[in-house]
Amino acid sequence: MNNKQLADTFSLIADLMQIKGEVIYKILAYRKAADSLVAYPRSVKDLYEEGSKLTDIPGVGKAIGDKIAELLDTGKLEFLEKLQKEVPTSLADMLEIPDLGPKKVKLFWDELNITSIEQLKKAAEEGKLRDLAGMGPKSEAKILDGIESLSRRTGRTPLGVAWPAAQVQLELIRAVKGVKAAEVAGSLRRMKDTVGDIDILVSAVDSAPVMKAFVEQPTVARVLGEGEIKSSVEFQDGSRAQIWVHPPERFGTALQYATGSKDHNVRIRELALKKGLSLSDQALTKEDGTEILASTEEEVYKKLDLEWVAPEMREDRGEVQAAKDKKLPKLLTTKDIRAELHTHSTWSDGKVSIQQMAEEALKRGYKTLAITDHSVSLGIGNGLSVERLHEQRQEIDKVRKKVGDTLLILHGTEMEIRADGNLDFDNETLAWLDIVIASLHVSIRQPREQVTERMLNALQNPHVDIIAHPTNRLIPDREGADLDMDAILQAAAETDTALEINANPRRLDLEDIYARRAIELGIKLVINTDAHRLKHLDFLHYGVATARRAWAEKKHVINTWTPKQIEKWLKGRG
DNA sequence: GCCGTTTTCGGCCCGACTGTTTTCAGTCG
Repeated sequence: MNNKQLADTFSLIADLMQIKGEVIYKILAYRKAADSLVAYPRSVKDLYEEGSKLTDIPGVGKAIGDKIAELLDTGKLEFLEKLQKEVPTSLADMLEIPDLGPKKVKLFWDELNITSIEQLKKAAEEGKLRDLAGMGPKSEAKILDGIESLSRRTGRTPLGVAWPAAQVQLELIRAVKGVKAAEVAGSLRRMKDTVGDIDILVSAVDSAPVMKAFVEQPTVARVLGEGEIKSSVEFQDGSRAQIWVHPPERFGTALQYATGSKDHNVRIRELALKKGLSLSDQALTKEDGTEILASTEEEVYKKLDLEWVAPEMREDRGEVQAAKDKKLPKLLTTKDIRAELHTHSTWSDGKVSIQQMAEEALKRGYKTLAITDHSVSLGIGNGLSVERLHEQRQEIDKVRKKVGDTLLILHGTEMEIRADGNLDFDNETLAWLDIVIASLHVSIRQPREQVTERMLNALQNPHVDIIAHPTNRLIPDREGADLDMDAILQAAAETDTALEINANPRRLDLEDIYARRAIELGIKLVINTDAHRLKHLDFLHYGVATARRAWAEKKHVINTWTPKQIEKWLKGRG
């Protein structure tokens, strides 16, 4: 069992216990443990087999630790099996329906013996739900609506979809008369790779015109709620957004609150309480009831003697302690990036010429550009043979002459790691190239050991400088390869091979948690857009955000180097 | 069930909104 499967097991336990009506804090503990396992950068199975203490994992104590051990030893969990006998597992699926929680699920189960979404739908259509206690015609209709929206929804929205959509919302809201400020909040502001919905915080004295503009947009399919302070909508594409309006003098506390994460806010509030302050979205309130208002987030953190924490770091991964000690890292910014080391041209599957890419790189202020077209075995990407690589060198030399010394153009490759583990080019060719990126595109569903072995083989080659998008995942449709990340990271550290954070928002691979661990292990990171078109260079900020979520500073990222530094590193590597 | 820079016991966030009510329960974030 991997971390995700363990986490899913504990999520299921939490769901079933909640329907059963267990005390809420037990349920919260299981949910917390599940979240923690997903975010844990090491394989818990390996940890256990090494004999390390499972209770070192945040949110895992004796009881849950024992359950993890049982799952890893036997693949089963007696506790869960007993629970499933009491509460049918299919009830947990019903919790997915919006506006339907454990109490209602239990009610339908107790009163009408409903145990599946299909049965629930049938009962609602037949008007059997409306007469139950606390139910009525509207609630019944809402449930049918919810079941329908479940089929429309595709789960979490990829960052690359949500972020541009949010910019449209911000533009609309900021144009409303009386609006002092509007910002995204929630997981989108924290730049998580997927987001549940778009959260927007607005600073305005009068909320009515804002709410009106928000719910009356032509792209809104349904208004899910509309109030004075908060409204939420579902768009035609099934995605959702919600908006809060607060007076300017309370905007700081409100934005801090709405940005989360939940766990980060819990830590912050604990700290506030120790100082005799209760923190809410409204204010910091003293014990005597007087309010301290904050119009900016910086004031909120300052009042608590904390450094302001960048939203990308607010995941309760040690940032609150660091903010207390005034030891937060000085995070990387897009302005620090001066090199793009992974681009494609018309020589393979790119849409622009080398010349065009070079001109665009210069325009964007880059000092170094690597042209790294696909290699021969990636047929679908029109990969280059050794012969075509040599022809390409001639064109690169021409472009070099045209652009002069202002831009260092590196001739490289994005070389395929073949299904059998071999590399596409011989060492002689690799040594001749300026820069070598190796990546997996094919046969990524191989068993963990096999696919890991292929990657390790690439890492061991002294000519391979960078591993691109290590797992080859695509958000939201494709899971990445089942790599043994502990082994990969260790090999990258030993061979001084850089690991790429691919900035394409469908990739964001290396993931933040592994990037953080890579930094701790002294591995160099490189952030590349993998541009196939000029516009793809705009992806950079997504990659930088992912690096910031990994606490990356300028010094950890190769793209911040001067051409001289980059050349020196490459030359030292064979 | 987990956690601890005052705690190994006693906390663990809480308010907005909806739909049901006749002052509140359920859900959500």
